[in-house]
Amino acid sequence: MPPTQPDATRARKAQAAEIERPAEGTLGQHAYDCIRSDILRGHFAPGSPLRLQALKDRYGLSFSPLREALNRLQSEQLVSSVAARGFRVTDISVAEMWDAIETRTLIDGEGLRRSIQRGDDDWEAQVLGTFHALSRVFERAFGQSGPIKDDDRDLLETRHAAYHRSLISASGSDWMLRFSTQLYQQTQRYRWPFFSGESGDALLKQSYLAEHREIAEHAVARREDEAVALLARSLHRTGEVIEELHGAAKG
Amino acid sequence: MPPTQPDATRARKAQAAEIERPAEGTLGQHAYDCIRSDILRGHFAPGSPLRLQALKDRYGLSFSPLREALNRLQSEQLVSSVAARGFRVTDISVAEMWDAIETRTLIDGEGLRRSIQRGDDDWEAQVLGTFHALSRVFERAFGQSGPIKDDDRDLLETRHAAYHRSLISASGSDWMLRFSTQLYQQTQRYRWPFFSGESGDALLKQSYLAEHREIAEHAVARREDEAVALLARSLHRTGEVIEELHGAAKG
DNA sequence: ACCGGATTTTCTTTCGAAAATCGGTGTCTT
DNA sequence: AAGACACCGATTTTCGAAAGAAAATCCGGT
Repeated sequence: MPPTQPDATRARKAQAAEIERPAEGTLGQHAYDCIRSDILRGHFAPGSPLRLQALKDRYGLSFSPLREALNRLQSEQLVSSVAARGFRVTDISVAEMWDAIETRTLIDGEGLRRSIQRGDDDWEAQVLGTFHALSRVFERAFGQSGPIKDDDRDLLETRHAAYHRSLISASGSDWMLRFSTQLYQQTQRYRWPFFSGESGDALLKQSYLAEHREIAEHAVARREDEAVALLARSLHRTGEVIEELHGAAKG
Repeated sequence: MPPTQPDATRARKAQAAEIERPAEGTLGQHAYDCIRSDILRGHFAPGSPLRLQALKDRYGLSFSPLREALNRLQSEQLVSSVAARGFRVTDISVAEMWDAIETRTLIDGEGLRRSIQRGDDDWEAQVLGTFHALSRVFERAFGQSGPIKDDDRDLLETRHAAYHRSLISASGSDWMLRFSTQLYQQTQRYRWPFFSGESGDALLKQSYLAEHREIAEHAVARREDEAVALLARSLHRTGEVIEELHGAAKG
């Protein structure tokens, strides 16, 4: 995509005032990206209120673009709002997680099936390519001991998302892609502590990567049922791991 | 739900100024409801731009609540926006319609399956009840000759939505319900001219009602496969009718 | 001490106007 | 005459402050 070479004014302002990077089209879009990212990576905890003043201070924006962003996020179930009491980060719960995971199993399963039926060379290349990229950052992130680095974690999440998207990218259905993305986003909130774990259970992480490889290989080999079944199992296992972690953290 | 006995101020204002009915929580919510309704029933044609000034005049609101509503509707794919050129009603196309219908077939199919497995007496009662209500207004609306009355059309649409929602209401999945609603909304935009037709093809409409009855009966009798297959066929047939009408209207 | 009810405080929500942007139009240069 | 550039009008986008609610606090009466 073109760089969208936007506005000289904002560039000037950024130089003059702060070195933030409002490289998007509108401030509203910028606010949307920032808040969304901060929610997904847990900077704003689930259930915590999103005070306008606090957001204004944090991002250096005015009410209007913030409100704009919050309303869009509300329709995506990342924030919820009550009458005249403002916005808060949508809560999470084990039941909600399972709902999201099972629904995603349905959508991604069908999406993968269709991709396998309709995907061309480019699709195969994309699946294998995104898996390769994922595995590389996976090794780098968990290969070394100690806590995972923030940059690695971001990249890991980005490539994990890209991989899963590629699996269903040839399905031909925009709605499925959209829903899948939304559900992925939702489960990402639960998965985050998993990725940030102390790499204690590297074994499990290893099998996680192996699963992803198998899915990719079945997919490009057009083994529909195997790929779909394996994807479903993988998603389900993720749910179980999360449930365990949550139980350990809260119980 | 409680009446949400809101604000004396707005009531005062309504008395003093105009007899509009802002009976919702916030003006933003009111704007959302109004615009959404106007889009769904075709007052704003697909693809047409939504100028803020025009909306302001039409609803007597200020920019902020309108913008709020438009942003939410954007996340629901009812309106789309370009950089700094404002909002417009999301376009429709035959391909998009089929995508929406097929995706809904997937979601509603699984939702119905689960409802049949898990639904209790209340669910059965709801399915039969909403169908009965639908059939009544159906007869009233199409029984008489001439064009359908606006009130009847609204009620028909409301009850049709309630019927379809009841089918999957016992699925236990909020995400499926949410997605189904969103897709239903989408297809409603295509279906509208169908319902407003001159009742020329009453025969087809009759079979449409019969299909719905059969689905309800199979559902409460817990005949899973039959109910799901029939629902899928019904959705598909709707698509074909719409495609035909669109071809006739535009081709 | 303790419970209603008014008041202050802290938010959100809404407004109206200012700032910025886009598309088009006319003019000037090559 | 063709292309580029700068202005103009119409719209969107953003701002800061006023207006409106909910929560918190404070006060007199029992």
